[in-house]
This record gives sequence, structure tokens and C-alpha cells, in this order.
Amino acid sequence: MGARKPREPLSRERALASAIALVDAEGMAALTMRRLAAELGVEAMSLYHHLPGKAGLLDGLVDAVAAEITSAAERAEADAPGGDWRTRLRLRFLAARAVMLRHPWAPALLSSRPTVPAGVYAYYDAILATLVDGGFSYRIAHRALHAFGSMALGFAQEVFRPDAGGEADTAEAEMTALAEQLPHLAAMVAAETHDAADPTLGWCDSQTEFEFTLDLLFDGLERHLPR
Amino acid sequence: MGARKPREPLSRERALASAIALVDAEGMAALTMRRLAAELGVEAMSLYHHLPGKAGLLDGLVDAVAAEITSAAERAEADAPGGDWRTRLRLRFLAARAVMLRHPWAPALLSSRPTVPAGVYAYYDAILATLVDGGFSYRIAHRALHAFGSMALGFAQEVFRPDAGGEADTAEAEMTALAEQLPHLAAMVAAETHDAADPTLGWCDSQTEFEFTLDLLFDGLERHLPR
DNA sequence: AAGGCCAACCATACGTTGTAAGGTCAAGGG
DNA sequence: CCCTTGACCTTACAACGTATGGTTGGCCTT
Repeated sequence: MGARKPREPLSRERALASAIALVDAEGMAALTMRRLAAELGVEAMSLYHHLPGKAGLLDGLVDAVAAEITSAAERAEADAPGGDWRTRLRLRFLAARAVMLRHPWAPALLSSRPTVPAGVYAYYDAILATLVDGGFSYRIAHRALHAFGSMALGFAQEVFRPDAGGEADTAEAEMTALAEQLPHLAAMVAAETHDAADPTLGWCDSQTEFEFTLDLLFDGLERHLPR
Repeated sequence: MGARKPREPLSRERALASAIALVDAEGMAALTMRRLAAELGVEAMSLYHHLPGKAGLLDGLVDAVAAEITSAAERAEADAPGGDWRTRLRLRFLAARAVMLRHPWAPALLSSRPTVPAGVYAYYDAILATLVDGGFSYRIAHRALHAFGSMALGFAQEVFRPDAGGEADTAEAEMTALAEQLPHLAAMVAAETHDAADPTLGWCDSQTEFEFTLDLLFDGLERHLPR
């Protein structure tokens, strides 16, 4: 039959890449060992020769997005060589956010893992460097890290998810029903959608909110600069 | 024999209470239908007469903590009848945080659920009321809600979890090894633990950091008050 | 060329999970 | 008295992660 292609031999890298593609396309729930193996044209148990089990696979995903974040942040910050600490951190965090938008499953995965990927420490060291370089004491820089929280990795802890948001019919009906019990929420929606285009509940511009919160924190931190 | 106790008949409330006790004691992983049933002296399938499946059980847990939060926040705010918006929100959020400390599993569960418990809307309405009452426009109040994020429910999105933190031996060894690659992190730890009691990596006082971030946001928001 | 080793891959099986389907049984009302 | 009605149980199934133990094909050594 001639040299039939020997099916290149499957590696940790190929497995992880396939896993990321799968999760990007179908969500975390679709990531099972059997399914991933099928995606690679292989049986489930074969994965165990390259990955230390499901937990190791998830750790691999986390490492991968962490690497994507750090490299994106590095590249972004390199674009503004002379900037002050605000703009440098801003570029970092917004670059991280762009990565998170590409992988919507990443925040939940990140915060579900019991251990922090090693690369993240270097990332935080760079943030600290920027802060200290900007004149902050280690004490305040430390608090800044806590204050940034997940924003440093590009995602905000939002209570109201960008969910599927039922059709407008039910939304409208329930809206008027709840307006009496939730007068301020109703008033806010009314005020905010007054000059906005679309009157649904998915009207929050998460990008704007992200940057607003970031600047709120930056402004607050600035007042803690010595002098 | 006489009237043997007829084993009071199991209800949604009893099931939820038992589930919360179980999760408080042994963590989310221990909450399976069979285990919960055993805890109640019953078979797994009997739970389905009172709960609409596992997802419904989790929704029940979420509702329960949401109720606990709102009532705790309500009580806390009632303690400062004449306070301004800052102190009122502060009391709310810190009361919520106390609830979260009682149920460490709640943040992860909250953010893993696809839908927001109904009671939370009323909670956010009250926060909005406080903000508007304090002089904020609906536009800024809306942004404030986003900025608070999960802090309104009492938990911060921390990247470094309050983890088990390996023994001091390995920590110390790796510390010096990483000090060269992570100079600023090392310096920060050194600076911060200089006058602190315990030199481990679990040295972050999350309560202090929570309040610091809160005040950072409050300070930042204050500048957006009209006039 | 022959022998043997070993990484890569597969087949089977076990225990655990959530839950669908249907059976048992005691209480209560006609 | 019977028969409905719920609460509870038994059994069973599909899907999950993974332990265990083959099978195989290419390479190294002699």
C-alpha cells in the first residue's frame, strides 16, 4: 500500500491545542477524555501517555491561557515604552481582557483551579515592577494587587453574566411586573436606555465598565503615592 | 413498640438545610444525591419528590445564601439609620462578607450558576436606592454596581486563593530559588513581612484588603458626585 | 540479520455520578 | 371496603474518569 501516513504521534502540545479548540467551540462541558480523544482520532486511554489525567489536562489549559495572557500583555506594554504606570498597567490589563474574550471559559476555569499556574507569578512580578517603578511603596503595591484582583488577568467578577437573556416578550412582561417591586432598578434601566439603541437587559457595555472600574482604582491608588 | 416515630416526611426545606450543613462540613464535592439522601436517612430517588434534580438543588443552595446575605445586610444597615451612602454600603458589603466566610463554597457556586437568584435583584435595588439617595446619577450608580462586582455579595475575586500552602520547608527553599527570577515579589514579601509576625505566604489579611479595595472604590466614586 | 526493548496506543472493566421508569405501601376519602 | 394518591424505594442505564493489562511497530544492539 505504499507509505501510509503514520499519523503523527500525538503529543501533549497537540492534545492541549485540540482541547482548547474544543472548549472554545463547545464549552467546558464538552471536554471529556473520550471526546478529546475522539477529536484526535485516538482512544481515551491514549491521552494518559501524554497528560497526567483530567486535572493535568485542565492545568495545561490554564497554563496555556496564562502564557497567552503574559505574552499578549508583554507585547502590549512594549507598545508604550515611555508611558507612566497607569497607561502601562492599562495596556497590560486590556490585553489580558482581549485574551479572555477569546476564551470565555477561562475565568471560570482559572478561579476553579486549586493552584495558580507558575507563569502567573512572573506576570505579577512585572505588575509589581511597574507599580514600584511608578513610585508606590511595596505596601501599597501589595494592596493594589489585591484591589485589581481578577482584573489583572483581564476579567471582572460580574454578578450578572452576559447570559442568553430570554426573548424580549417575557423580558418586557416581567419588567413591568417587577418595576413596582424594584423601583430603582427599573428607573435605572429607564434612565440608561433613554438614549441607548437597544432596550433589552443585555445593555451593559462590559468593556466600558471594565475600563471605568480600572480608572476608579487607578485614581484611588494615585492618592496613595508618597508626596 | 407503641407509636414509633413516623420519620417526619422530608421536605424541600429539610433537604436544603441538610445540604448546606453537608457542604459547610465537607465541601461541594461531597454533595451528591446519594450522599445527601443518606444524610437524611432516605434513598436518592426520594429527593426528586421535593427537588427538581441536582441543578435545582444547587439553585436552592444559591437562593439560601442569597437570602442569608440580604437579611444580614438588611440587619446591618438598620444599625446605622443616619449614615451616609458610604457607611451604609460598607455595612451591607461587610455583612455579606461575613456570610461568605461562613460558607466558603458560596462564591464559586454563585459564579458557576448560569442564572441569578431572584432575591438578588431586590438586593441590588436596595444598593441602587442607597446610591441614588446619596446623590449619584443613575448612570454613575449603574457603573458603581459594575465596579463593586462581587464585593456587593461579600467576596473578592482573588487570584491567590487562601490555599493549603505547603509546609515552610519547601516554601523557604523555593522562595530563595525564585527570588532571583521574581525580584519584586521577593522584595515585596520581604518588605511586608518585615514587621509582621508570620513569614509564610499566607500572610495576606483578606479582610483588610477587602476593606481597602472597597474604600478605593468609594473614594473614586465620590469624585463622580455632582457638585 | 536476529533478538529484544519500549513507547505509543488500545480494549476491557470498575466505581461513581445523575436520573428515567416503574414498583411498594400506608393513609385517607368516597 | 376499595381505591386513589402521594411518598418512598428498587432497579437500571448512560456517561464520566481511570486502573489494569494487552498489542504493536519501530529502533538499538550485537
